[in-house]
Amino acid sequence: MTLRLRDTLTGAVRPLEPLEPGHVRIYSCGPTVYGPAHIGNFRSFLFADLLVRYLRYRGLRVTWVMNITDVDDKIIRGASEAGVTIAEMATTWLERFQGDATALRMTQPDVLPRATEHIDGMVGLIQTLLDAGHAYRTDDGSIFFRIASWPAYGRLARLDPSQLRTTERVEADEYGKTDARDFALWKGPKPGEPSWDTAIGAGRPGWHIECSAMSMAYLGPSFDIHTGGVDLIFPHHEDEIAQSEAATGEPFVRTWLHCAHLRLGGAKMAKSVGNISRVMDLLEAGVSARALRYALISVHYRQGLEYSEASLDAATAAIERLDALVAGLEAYREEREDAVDLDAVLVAARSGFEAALDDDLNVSAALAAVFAMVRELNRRLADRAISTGNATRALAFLRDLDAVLGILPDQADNPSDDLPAGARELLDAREAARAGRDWSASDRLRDELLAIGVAVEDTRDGQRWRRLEAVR
RNA sequence: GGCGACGUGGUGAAGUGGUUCAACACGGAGGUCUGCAAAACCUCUAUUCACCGGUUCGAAUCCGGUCGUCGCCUCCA
Repeated sequence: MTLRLRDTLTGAVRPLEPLEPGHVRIYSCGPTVYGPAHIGNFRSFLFADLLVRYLRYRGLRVTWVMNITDVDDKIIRGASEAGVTIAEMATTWLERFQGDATALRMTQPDVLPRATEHIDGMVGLIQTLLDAGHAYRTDDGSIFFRIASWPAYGRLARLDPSQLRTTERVEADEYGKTDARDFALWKGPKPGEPSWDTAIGAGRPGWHIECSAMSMAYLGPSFDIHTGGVDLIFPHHEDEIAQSEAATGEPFVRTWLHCAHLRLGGAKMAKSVGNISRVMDLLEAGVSARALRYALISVHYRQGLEYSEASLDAATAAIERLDALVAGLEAYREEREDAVDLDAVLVAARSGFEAALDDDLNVSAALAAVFAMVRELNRRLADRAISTGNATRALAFLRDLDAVLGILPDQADNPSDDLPAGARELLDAREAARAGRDWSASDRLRDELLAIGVAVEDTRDGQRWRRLEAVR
């Protein structure tokens, strides 16, 4: 079985067959660094992360490129208001983005190219389009793509170009075009705006062309997978296809993957709606990063996802269930023969997990396979029906699957490093109190530990602790 | 107005013609274990899949209609 993915362009679910066998090239539309990304943005980044992690888990080589849009209207306006250069503004928010990404355990893309470092590539593409008659200049030095020259325009979004509404904003914004639906490849210079002097004249790049230029620079004229949120289908990705294929004459992307929106209060999470929630704000409010990651990835990527306190609470509880098992497996000691049938449990879990993810990344079904195994392992721990070696292997197996999910607690070399200040002393005191059967002292110390976020549980292997991933 | 997605229990959510088809998680009730807890385990928590009609031996699953929700139609992940 191989991974089958649903391509937005054709609507078909097809097996992934990389252009270069064994090597998958992926481009993801990344953040525009003019402010902090919200968790809706991160849903789409984490969906790409899950894809990349799964492909690597499956033994494929992956080259993952995620662009950084560091020049656009919002950045120019924001930098101007803050009295800094666009490069300074972009760097500030890029660092914030990377901090958020790290907190949410997003895999670091192999390349994070910045638009302003690829002006040459964009100019080259635009020149080619001009030479081929797919693009034209207007009086202000701008260059537009001529949609009428590209009959396939509208296929990705299933839009009929002749039906596109021409809004007032479009007409006002794009004055000078021969057709209101044409889109900007290059914007002529304006006072107060950054401008590059290039072979096609002075000015700055349009938004869409950067993704064509940067994907080609790192992945070639044709590559395997392009991801983004559904809101990028039109016009962004439609425009990318038109300008890329018109310039190279080759098919641009083999498989388009689009992630459905994250909703809050019933509406798409968007800055313009005002219903956004930011990663760092949530983390500072005490939300567990792992629970947030779980909440964002645990629903199929093409399914709309409503974010709420309740969804976060449920995610936190699920995470703690996993944590309790990990703590249980780590602490478990039983000198006995290995249980030979444990392998069957692990094999079943792996095959269920892989079959689910192979089916267009059905993560809900994959998690069901994991939790079925969790219950079985808990049962065997409770019955003391496996050996210490079995427990060690089961834990290693869980961590193997977690290479895809990224939701298990970190593997500390010395678990005590993870304890809050003073907790070690409280744990030692409690152990001593229990040895002396001083239950009131034992209970008091347990409460004190709980208050600093450490849950203590008594087992026949002695007292065992784990950090709580509580909300607030 | 055009195009598209979706509607499954208290909640989130798998399942897209029949062999457990109603997973899994959260929540709730009862029980076991425990010095007490916690965690864990066990039992229960949708004879039913928005509604109506149709196809079929058989439908949550296919077809038609109705209602509802959400998204896209040049800021957008």
